[in-house]
Amino acid sequence: MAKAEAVKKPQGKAGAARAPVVHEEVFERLRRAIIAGQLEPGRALSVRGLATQFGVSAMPAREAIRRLVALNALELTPTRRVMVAQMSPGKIDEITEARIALEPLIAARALKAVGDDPCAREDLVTKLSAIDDELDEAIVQGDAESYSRLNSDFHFALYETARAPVLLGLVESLWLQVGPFMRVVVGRLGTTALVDQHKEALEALRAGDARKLKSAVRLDILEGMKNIRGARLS
Amino acid sequence: MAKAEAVKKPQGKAGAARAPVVHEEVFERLRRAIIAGQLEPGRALSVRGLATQFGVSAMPAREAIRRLVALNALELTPTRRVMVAQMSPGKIDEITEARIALEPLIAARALKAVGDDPCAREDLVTKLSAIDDELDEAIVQGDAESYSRLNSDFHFALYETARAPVLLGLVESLWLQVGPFMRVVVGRLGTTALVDQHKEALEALRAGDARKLKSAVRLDILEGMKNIRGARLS
DNA sequence: GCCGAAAGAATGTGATCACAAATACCGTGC
DNA sequence: GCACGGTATTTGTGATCACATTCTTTCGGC
Repeated sequence: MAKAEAVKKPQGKAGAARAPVVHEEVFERLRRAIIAGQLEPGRALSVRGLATQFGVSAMPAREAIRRLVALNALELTPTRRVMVAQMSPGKIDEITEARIALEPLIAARALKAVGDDPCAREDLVTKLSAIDDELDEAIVQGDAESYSRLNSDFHFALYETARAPVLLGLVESLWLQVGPFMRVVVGRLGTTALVDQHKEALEALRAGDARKLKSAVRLDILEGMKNIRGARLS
Repeated sequence: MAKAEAVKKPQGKAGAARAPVVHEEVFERLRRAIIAGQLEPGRALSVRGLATQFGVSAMPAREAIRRLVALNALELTPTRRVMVAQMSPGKIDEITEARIALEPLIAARALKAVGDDPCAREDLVTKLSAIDDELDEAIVQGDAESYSRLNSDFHFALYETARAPVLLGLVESLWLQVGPFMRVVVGRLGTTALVDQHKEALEALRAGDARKLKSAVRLDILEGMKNIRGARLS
């Protein structure tokens, strides 16, 4: 049983607030893996399995799992075993409805957050464009895994600039539920069939047009979720 | 230090699906307490404190706290201590925006869920009316605690009939964040100053008018959140 | 050959201990 | 009187053990 090499560094990366406690490290890595679609729906997880996989003891794995269950990213079987959440037609409808209700809002907030400062807006557009270029590259390469990761990177790079932690938390919970399916769908349909509204969103950002931005986000969601709905659900 | 008297009984109380494991019991009681506003914002919680208070060991308390932190109901200080989430003007705006985006949706889904069956609709109206009557009683009595509890009971009795677990989870997360403040505000303003749109919502339900129902929910949220915004934030 | 029961492994959950960090408390010094 | 410093307590976190339940595998019977 690996002893986990307790990372002690005071962590000078972000602000300064939090040291990377083990169970948060596990949670974050697992969270990213789920949003990026690296874990297929229905995939069974176990406390001890995760613990050995991450080289930690059972406790941090338990806490990470508990958090992800609370966020509806993981599901409990009637016997309390844990798996990556399954999808259902009803859930697709709900998630689509919720995403369309929330993501345009947070996108508009992001625009407003950088609206005062033209320099900040330029920075945001530059960052998003870079991600979108990589995204296009992943599409022509047919790299489904990179596509899933970059697509979420694009959206959350936009959403995070809104500095709206409550809304962001809700949206993250939704992405944690669609992530595994997006990945499965992309794997089946291939990347070439994918269309997104990222170019339109970028244009709206440059123009400072909130209405157009919200519309682009809305369409992007509708198209993405339509693919999920169209795919056969295991 | 109470030794927790390990409850061993196989527990055949509820339906049949899930045995009420200790940590879920703790979570549920804590969750209800927060939504009902029984814990004031900023109130410090500790693993061992909760454990002794509920007569259990530290482990179930830890898991319950972890879940509520994931739902943004509890907050972590920079030193990883736990408290009931604080409010801020920005958070009020976010929560208001999210509630208005989501709760009318789930209310309309509830109406649609009972729409086919006039008998079911009647049952729902009857149940909600009963709660609302108690609510009115609590208002004239000036019973702030009962008011908070019954107000959340009213909304969630409506929302739960929508059978939309994803949306419900999002809304619950939001209520977990407003609960403590609603209670504080009611305690300051008194119950007599309160206005809600429950009567209008019931009328819309009876008439099967989704548009009117959504409008009533929207107004109810706006009025409630306006009170919170108006109150001084400690 | 297939179904079912029994044995073995794996898993979730609760309890408890150890340790470091943070907080609270208290007394001393100025 | 008040600020400072040191001690004692509280607290979060990780680790490990015990136990009941569940899943898996295997073997025997028909």
